[in-house]
Amino acid sequence: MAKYEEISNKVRERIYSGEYPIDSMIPDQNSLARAFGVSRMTIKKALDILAMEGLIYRQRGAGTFVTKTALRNERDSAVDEYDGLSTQMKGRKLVSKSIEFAVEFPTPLIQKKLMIEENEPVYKIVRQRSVDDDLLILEETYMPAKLVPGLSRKHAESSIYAYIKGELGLEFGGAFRQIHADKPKEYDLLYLNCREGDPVLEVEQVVYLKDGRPMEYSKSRNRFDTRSYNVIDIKKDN
Amino acid sequence: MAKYEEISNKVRERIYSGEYPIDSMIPDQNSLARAFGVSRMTIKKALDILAMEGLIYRQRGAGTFVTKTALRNERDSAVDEYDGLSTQMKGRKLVSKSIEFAVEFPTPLIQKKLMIEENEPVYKIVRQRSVDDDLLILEETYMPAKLVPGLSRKHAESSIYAYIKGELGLEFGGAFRQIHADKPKEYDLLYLNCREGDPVLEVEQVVYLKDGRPMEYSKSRNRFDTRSYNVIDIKKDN
DNA sequence: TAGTGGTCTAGACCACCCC
DNA sequence: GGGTGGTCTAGACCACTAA
Repeated sequence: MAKYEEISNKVRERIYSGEYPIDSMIPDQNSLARAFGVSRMTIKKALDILAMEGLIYRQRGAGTFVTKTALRNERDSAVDEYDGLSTQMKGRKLVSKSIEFAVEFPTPLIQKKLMIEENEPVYKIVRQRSVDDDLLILEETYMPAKLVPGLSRKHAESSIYAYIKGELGLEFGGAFRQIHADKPKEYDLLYLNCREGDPVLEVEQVVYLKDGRPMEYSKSRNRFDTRSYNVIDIKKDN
Repeated sequence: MAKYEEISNKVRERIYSGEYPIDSMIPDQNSLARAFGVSRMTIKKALDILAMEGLIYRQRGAGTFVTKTALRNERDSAVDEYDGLSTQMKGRKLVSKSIEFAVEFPTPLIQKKLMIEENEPVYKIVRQRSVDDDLLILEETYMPAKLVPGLSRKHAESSIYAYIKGELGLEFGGAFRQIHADKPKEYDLLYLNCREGDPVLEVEQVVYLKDGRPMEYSKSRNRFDTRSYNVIDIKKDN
């Protein structure tokens, strides 16, 4: 582990432990550099991480301060959907029931989202997923077959992402999501166990690999009364 | 402007212009350092920015490459709600009609969200907002009176954020949001002009100042068929 | 004016990829 | 083995804040 990461962890610990209390000024960068026996640039880099996390803020000419920790507790709620539900719901009971598993040619919409031609086959995976036996999610996923060779119904029932990261060694770069509210469709009544007139929360996303190739287009539908989508937004400049 | 910002802008321009094509390797850091007449650390910092934007990715030992530009076009859709609707909708016709403007003591929920005591008054602002005469938004906002002295109905009808940043000189640090789908309430039928049974997309958020003090708690309700919420998520490590 | 954080340098060493 | 990106240093200058 790099020095700046170690220092970053230690300082974060000091904030959590109360050694650097809320609203207080922490030691200046030169003092920290001497104390940790590193150069000031390394201290700066360590503090950059904590600033990105919203734990500290800095004022040129004044000092470095611990924020009112506002964004701290909420950090745990952060969602990285490209890690897959299996990772997110660690420690909880996740069951995925595969409703459809097929290979087909992409519709124009899918072609556009996945940036592929009409003759490149895609997997179509429809799953009903449940968390702790009650939270229901209906998920429709498309992946280019070329990118994810050897995918099977078995992976769909456990964790597709574990297969992609573990077996294929692919790395994710990010995702673009749109969250909408929608009226329930026939499928929702059936698989989400919701009533006529209940709204549905839909998360539509394209997940990209590190090099920018789209790897997944999916729509995830949730009962309005069981799930919300959380976003943490930390301003960069100023 | 710092050197690394200038270089970052120039390299970004080269990518957009096609001088550094999609999927290609760009010159190595030493070459760039010589070409720009700066040290390699400065080049590194410039490239860090572009990597955060999803324009390039780097492989230790191999080189720096332009991504398949996947995340590029979508960047414009990024939403920074703490800049306020007025800033977001620049160039479009935004009208805010103030339905309620009051000062009151906070409910337990508001106390918790804004991290204040029950005896600290808050502004309550309810507004019906429209964009280009058709997109309707119903917004309920609470702000600690202490933090935003002198707020008036006039600000609520134009831009509260312009007042806070411009007049008061406060700086935002970030926000925490939850997006839900909901059934329409009586208010929605009236002010969003939606029909019975139409779902509503609600964005609930707490906006924080740079030092972590909560500055706003608000709920923004939108017709399901006119608005979605967009999130761009770029992975940091790997 | 003294002290703070932001930037920048010239050089060094290392881990890693590809030939 | 040669080239790549990641880290780190010791010191310097600057912009800004606060007393």
